Amino acid sequence: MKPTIKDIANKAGVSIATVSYVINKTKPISAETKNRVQKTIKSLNYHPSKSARSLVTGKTGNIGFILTDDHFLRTEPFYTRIFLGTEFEARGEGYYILLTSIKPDFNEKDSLPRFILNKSVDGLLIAGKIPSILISRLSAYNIPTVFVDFIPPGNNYPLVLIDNIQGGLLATSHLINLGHRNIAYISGDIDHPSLSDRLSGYKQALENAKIPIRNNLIFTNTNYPDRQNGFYLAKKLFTNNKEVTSVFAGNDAQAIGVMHYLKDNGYKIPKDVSVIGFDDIEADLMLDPPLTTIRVPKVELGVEALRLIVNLLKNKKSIHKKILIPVDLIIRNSTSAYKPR
Amino acid sequence: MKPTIKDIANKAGVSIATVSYVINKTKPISAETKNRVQKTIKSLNYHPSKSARSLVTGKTGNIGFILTDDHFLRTEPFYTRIFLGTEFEARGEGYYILLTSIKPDFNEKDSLPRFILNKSVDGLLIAGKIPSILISRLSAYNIPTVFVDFIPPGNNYPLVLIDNIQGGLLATSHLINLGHRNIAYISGDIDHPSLSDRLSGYKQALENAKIPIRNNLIFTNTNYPDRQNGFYLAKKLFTNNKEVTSVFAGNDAQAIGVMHYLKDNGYKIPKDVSVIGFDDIEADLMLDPPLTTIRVPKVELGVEALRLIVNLLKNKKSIHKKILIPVDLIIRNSTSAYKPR
DNA sequence: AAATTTTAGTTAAACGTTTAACCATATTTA
DNA sequence: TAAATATGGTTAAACGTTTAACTAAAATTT
Repeated sequence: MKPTIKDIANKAGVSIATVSYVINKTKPISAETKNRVQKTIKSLNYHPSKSARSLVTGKTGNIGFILTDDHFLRTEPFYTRIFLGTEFEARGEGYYILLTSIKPDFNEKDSLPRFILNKSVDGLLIAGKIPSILISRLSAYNIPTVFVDFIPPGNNYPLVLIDNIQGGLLATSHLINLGHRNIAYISGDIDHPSLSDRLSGYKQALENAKIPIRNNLIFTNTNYPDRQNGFYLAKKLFTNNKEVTSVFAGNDAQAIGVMHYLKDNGYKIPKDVSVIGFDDIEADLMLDPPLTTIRVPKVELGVEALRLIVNLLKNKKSIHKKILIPVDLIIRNSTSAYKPR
Repeated sequence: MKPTIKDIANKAGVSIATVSYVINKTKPISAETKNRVQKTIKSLNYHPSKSARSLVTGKTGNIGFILTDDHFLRTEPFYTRIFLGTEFEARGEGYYILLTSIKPDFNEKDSLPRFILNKSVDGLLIAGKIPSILISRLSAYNIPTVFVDFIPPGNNYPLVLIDNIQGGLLATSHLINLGHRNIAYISGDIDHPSLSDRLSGYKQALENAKIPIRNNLIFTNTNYPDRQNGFYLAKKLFTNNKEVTSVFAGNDAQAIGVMHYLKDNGYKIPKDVSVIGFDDIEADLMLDPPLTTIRVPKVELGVEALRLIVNLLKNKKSIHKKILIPVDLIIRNSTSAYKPR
């Protein structure tokens, strides 16, 4: 039978309280007995019962992870990686992650994730854009919550975000350093904070380098930021601006679209036009040429989110913290030094 | 404060035992009191404490889900979908899924998933190919286990599998029905039961149609079954066999490689050569022409797996069951009727 | 040396359920 | 009509922890 704390206490010749204190380091115990107890625990392969523990402490030891179906099922395993980061970190902290997905069109009538209703989680991680109706319905439950890669309306929650501005800066500066001056920014979904922040980084880099910002080199719309939109925006860009020598696309998918357009129209990459993306998706390495981009450390995003929520749970204080995860420039072959044509 | 069973009992004017019996339907209670209790539960928004329940029943209400990192992070969300199926079904059954991934090279020294060590799961779902060392180490714990999309060595576990033979049969018959006679099968990783089963289906279809099986139309190796290998095998196939009019590839990735080869070499698809794949991955629809393939109902795989494990847990009997999930033929534009060249 | 504090431990209650054993009362059977 | 059996409920123990309150012995302070 599974050993209980009682078995340990008996075998070690102490009370069960002492065993508990040893396990939880919650009271000073003499080195001698501590050792004896620990040996006994090892020898019987004892693991405390989680349910007994939760029952008395009122803590479940679980953290809920919510994201929308479509985010979870995306071809590019972005949120999957974030989840992996949280799961990994949770192992060390002794928490379990309860993952559930909701419909992207979650509404009034849909029932909340059952771990909310059951009170089976101590805290909540919410990844990616989710319907605000969910957020408002959730708020009634007063569960400590951390948002990952999404700024909820009202913005009074702790957050873990990608440093998109820094990324935009990094990407654009890379092109500037290569000697480019006619640098375009293209992106759809420009209402999304991530994409508009990247644009801010772009502008900042130009300012830093004292290169005038030219609005005719900035092509944005609110379309879904995929390859197709990249292609579409590249077309608009290049039919009006022959002089452009480099393009910073709001994300890799659109960068691929841009490359597609350029190839179709006889431009050589990077000889004629340099292209840089953002995200570092898996497809990048398959491209010809491989795409220079900004790497987003997804696993780390998850790790940080878990640390933050655990911190929140331990210190009870509703730290109103905002963690920005730095990104890296990954130089591959789609960018090269400017050469006059 | 969170209401307890006691609050319900008090408010409804019965004992806590009665409340418990009503909730669990484990003893006959008069319609009248039953109603009163249920009303009270609703009105106080009462949910039984999971930990208290586990403590006394010895059941955790959790099911572990194990897969390797690389499977979880695959670009094609195959296992992610399976997981979603289990999670979805688990909601209905009142179980929680604890997902954890292990390294593909899991070995003696790696520690087992902590939900095993902690005994925090009642049952186990294992998806995809995993190291046999894990299986043997797991067996010591005697946890009811169901394997999904993988036949463990020894094969004495309940399984939920894709009906690959039927799929192979379906794919090949489709080509036969279109009038093709020179039908090739190509695939890497031929040691993998899924891929070899598909080959069996292929052969069976030919036999059924009384078309001789010709080994020079079957090109297999043990390479990783990706696009590149599809391209490679197509090259070998077509340099030796000009008369081939249709190709059944062991999976969609390789089918894409085949299409790539054909296009590069001036074959028109499907006019000159019909191509059919297997899996129905997301990329298929993006192709030109869209790929005819065999759809694998991934979510359903997960649903069935969960049902099976729950059954196992309820009936205690180690049902040695093997569930085959049927697949569907999805006809798109990469296959067409045979026309003599 | 007496009084106080510290240290290292024990005792026992509490957490919120399930469930075996029990007990009335009403119903059926002999 | 008395005895046996259903019916619908109650009581209380048990599950395995944590932790407040307590105690005895040792160390420190006065």
